[in-house]
Amino acid sequence: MSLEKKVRVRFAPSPTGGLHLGGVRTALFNYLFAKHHNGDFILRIEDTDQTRFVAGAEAYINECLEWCGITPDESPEKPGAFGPYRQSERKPSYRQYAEQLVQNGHAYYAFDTAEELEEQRKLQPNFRYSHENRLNLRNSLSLEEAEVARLLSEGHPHTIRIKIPAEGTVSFDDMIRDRVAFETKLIDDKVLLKADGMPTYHLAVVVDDKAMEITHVFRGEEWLPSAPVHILLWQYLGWKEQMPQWAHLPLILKPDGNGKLSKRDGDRLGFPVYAMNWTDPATGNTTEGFREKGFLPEAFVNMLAMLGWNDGTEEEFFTMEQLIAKFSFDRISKAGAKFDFEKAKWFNREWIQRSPNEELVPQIIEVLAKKGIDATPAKVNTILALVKDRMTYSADFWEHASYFFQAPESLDTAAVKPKWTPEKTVFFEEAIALFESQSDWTASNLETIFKEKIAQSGLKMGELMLPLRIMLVGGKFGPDVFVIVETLGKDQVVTRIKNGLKTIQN
RNA sequence: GGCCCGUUCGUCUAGGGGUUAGGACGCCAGAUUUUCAUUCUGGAAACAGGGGUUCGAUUCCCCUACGGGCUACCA
Repeated sequence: MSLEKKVRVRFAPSPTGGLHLGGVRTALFNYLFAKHHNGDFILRIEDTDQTRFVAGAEAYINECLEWCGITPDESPEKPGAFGPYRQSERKPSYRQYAEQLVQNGHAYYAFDTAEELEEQRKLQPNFRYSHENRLNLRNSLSLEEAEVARLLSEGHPHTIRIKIPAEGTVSFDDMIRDRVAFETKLIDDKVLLKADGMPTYHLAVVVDDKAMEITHVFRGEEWLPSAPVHILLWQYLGWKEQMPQWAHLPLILKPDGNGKLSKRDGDRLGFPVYAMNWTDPATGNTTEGFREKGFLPEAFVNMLAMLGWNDGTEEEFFTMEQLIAKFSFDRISKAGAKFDFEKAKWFNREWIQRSPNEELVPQIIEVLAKKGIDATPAKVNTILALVKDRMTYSADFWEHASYFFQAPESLDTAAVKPKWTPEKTVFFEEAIALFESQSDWTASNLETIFKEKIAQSGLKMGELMLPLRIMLVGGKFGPDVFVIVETLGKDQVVTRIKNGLKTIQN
């Protein structure tokens, strides 16, 4: 595809809390599109409303994107020609454009208070601040010119609203859903500038996208109904030629029931919704993130990309580089996707299996450190090779391999105790001596000599292999028992059999 | 309520006027593994409904139903 000008896209999250799946996916699609076209991806912070701004959320967003490998070309930390990237820092310019619209007759001052509008909504079931009502309300269209001037000079609180035409249609070509049309008579006169002087999203996004020379806007489908307002604004401001192309992404839905996926669904269903742990400074509550759950960033990004996009083949595994190379917005599906945590887990499992051990070892060492265990990379590498195929998360390592680092705290004796006999005690006492005498401590030799001993004893193999396993690992699980014997080493094996014998005979 | 968007196995999806409607997750069964997993093989499982158009519709059009979003001085 050829584009006449350089692609420049932005991700504009509002720093009001954790970054959830939908947000990361929007960022990802913006990023993939930009990089596919060798364009710029910028991060614009949507701190419009001071009352909703949450401390630390901006740094959190940056960290999430960094973890995912979605790196902005320019950011608040490295402002370029198009900065600043925080909406709050651009505040002075918004009023000017709003006033300009009033001058041109595309907007007007509105003096109605929130209470008055509330009253109207009670009176009229389908109240809309639009062409059918605006002459009955208190604004610069309905009031005498002198009265408007007085209210303004006396500093009465007022908003600036866009004047949507009573007739006509606004239509545009969405990159994902083709032609979309709206009748202007059904659109509200949206507030552009609030009484506190701050712009609403509608004004801010248009002014900033123009200033930042944004060429393509990828955002969630929830923005589709306000697209006509934005398009009108681009027109009224005289920037029609520079208007970006629009793409409204399908939403990520709750796995059960109905509606958009929300943080509460994660709590309720027991899976993360945020990219990383998010601690709400107001309540102190922490919500677990995909990163802390043990997801690999590659798996997280891969999973997100496949939720609503595919490359047209049956391949499901993609690195970021491959996604960039293959990304195309016309392969984005139109319908919302229910989030399936089982599939997300499977992606992570597969990514763990496909990742070379060296890349996993540092993470595993961290996991062990939290358990107070100091392990060498070489040892972790050896053990990882044994348990890797049963891991879904990097944090799973402890669950599957703790017995390599410390003797099991308890033994599942129920499986062997009922059928225990004095002959078995004798057998294991002799086995201890046998193990102690071995100089060739390899799984294959150990297996040979142990099985020979079983044959000599006249006991059944199945009745001795399971007890050995349980004495070593604590239960009926784990890789090949002789590989465990070899890895554990002679001292540990002898000690554990001795202790096991005691426990079983109690 | 109004407006907008959407609808292929339970879920994510491929496909697209004539196909045994394909794959993946999950589920079930069998094989392998003297443990548990893994792995392998197999299986059940879908075109929302009704009208058109057409020789032929899951595919194109219309209607209905259902789902979702928006309808704030929130984004």
